[in-house]
Amino acid sequence: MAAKKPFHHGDLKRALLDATLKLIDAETVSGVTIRAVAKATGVSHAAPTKHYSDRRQLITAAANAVFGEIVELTHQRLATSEHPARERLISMAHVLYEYALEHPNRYEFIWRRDLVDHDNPDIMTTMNKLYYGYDMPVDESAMDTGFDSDTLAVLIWSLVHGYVDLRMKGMFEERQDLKTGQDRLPAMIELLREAFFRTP
Amino acid sequence: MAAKKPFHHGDLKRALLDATLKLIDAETVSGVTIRAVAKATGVSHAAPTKHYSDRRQLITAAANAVFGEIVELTHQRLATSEHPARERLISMAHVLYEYALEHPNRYEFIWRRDLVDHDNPDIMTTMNKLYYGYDMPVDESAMDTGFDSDTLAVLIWSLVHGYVDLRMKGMFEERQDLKTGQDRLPAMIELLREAFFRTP
DNA sequence: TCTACAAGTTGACGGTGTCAACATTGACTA
DNA sequence: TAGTCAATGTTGACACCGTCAACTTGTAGA
Repeated sequence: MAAKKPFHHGDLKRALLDATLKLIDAETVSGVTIRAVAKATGVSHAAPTKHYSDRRQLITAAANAVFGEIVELTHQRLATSEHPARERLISMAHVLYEYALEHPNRYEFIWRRDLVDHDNPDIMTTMNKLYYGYDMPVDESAMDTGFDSDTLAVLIWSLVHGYVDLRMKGMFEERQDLKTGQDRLPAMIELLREAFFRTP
Repeated sequence: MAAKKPFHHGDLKRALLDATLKLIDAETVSGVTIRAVAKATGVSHAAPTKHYSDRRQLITAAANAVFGEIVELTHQRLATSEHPARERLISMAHVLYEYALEHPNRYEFIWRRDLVDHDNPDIMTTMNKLYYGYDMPVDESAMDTGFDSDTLAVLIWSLVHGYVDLRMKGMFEERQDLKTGQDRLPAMIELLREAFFRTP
């Protein structure tokens, strides 16, 4: 049984998702065509429509998987003792940064509004898990300056995302004077830490 | 002469560019198809290829126009005396932020690596004009903390871009606790100003 | 065992970017 | 002034794409 080519695949939905992520890694999200995914999975060109109504739904599922990975990494990092809970924001910044550098194509496409439905229920629950690590990130007592902690959270999130985004787009490589210190995020985070957090 | 439909358009290249920008404003960059631009300009479906070899080249030209607008606005703002030169970074942050809010579709597509060739010579010279306003932005004497001024420049640029990008993607609207203070950038910039710049 | 439904296949449709072949025009040259 | 030729525009074709309808195959449950 299940010899060579069973008519039914078994777990085609999952296989399509894997093929999608593989395509994204290999040639960015623009390489993700329904027909290419179908061919990579060894299935007819319209088969994916039985599991994902849309190209957008397929890519949204892939984005959900990526966000899930990031949530997982975040929880792992927050569990270690070397990263005190009162500096959760700092920890999350590093996780995001390292993930983006390691999987640039993935980090890029998950923010694409036209390809990813961020209102999708699955996406929203995954995002909530991520936000949950953000929800009590800055213990008020850990702040020197008395600035609004929500503002500080948005600041750090924006900073990390912005730096990663611009860096992946090569915006900092073209300038002579910025060419040297390639990896600027740690310095920036340290700068913020000294400005807004007590030294332990 | 030049009665109704002269065979030659006159300045088709410019007309195509205008139509492209209009389409971007109206329905995001995904609405920019070569054939749609051609139709909007009243010309045959393949005419644009005589002026822009590629869809990418066409959209790159549009991006160059947008960057040019931003450069212009930046120079205007820096020329006014109410924004002291030693706070150039702050001024640029506001320009970028206001432009992004006013023309969200434009701000979004100019960063799309797959659609815009950032290595294009025109783009690079335009970007250099923008960077030039960045080149001596932070007078060392204006800094309190003695942090590396390049790092500070990258920090502010990243912060603004990241905040605008995430905000346009609706990432801050979904959280109950962040819903109130919609316009957070001024507060963040003020926060940085107080942390890193002398009060005048 | 029969039957209904889920899971794949096939073929078709309109829309897309791009190319080659052709038509028109205007500017330069003789 | 006549002639030519490159730039500019048109037409038609091709492969690829997403999507849908109609069909086939397998399977689970009454």
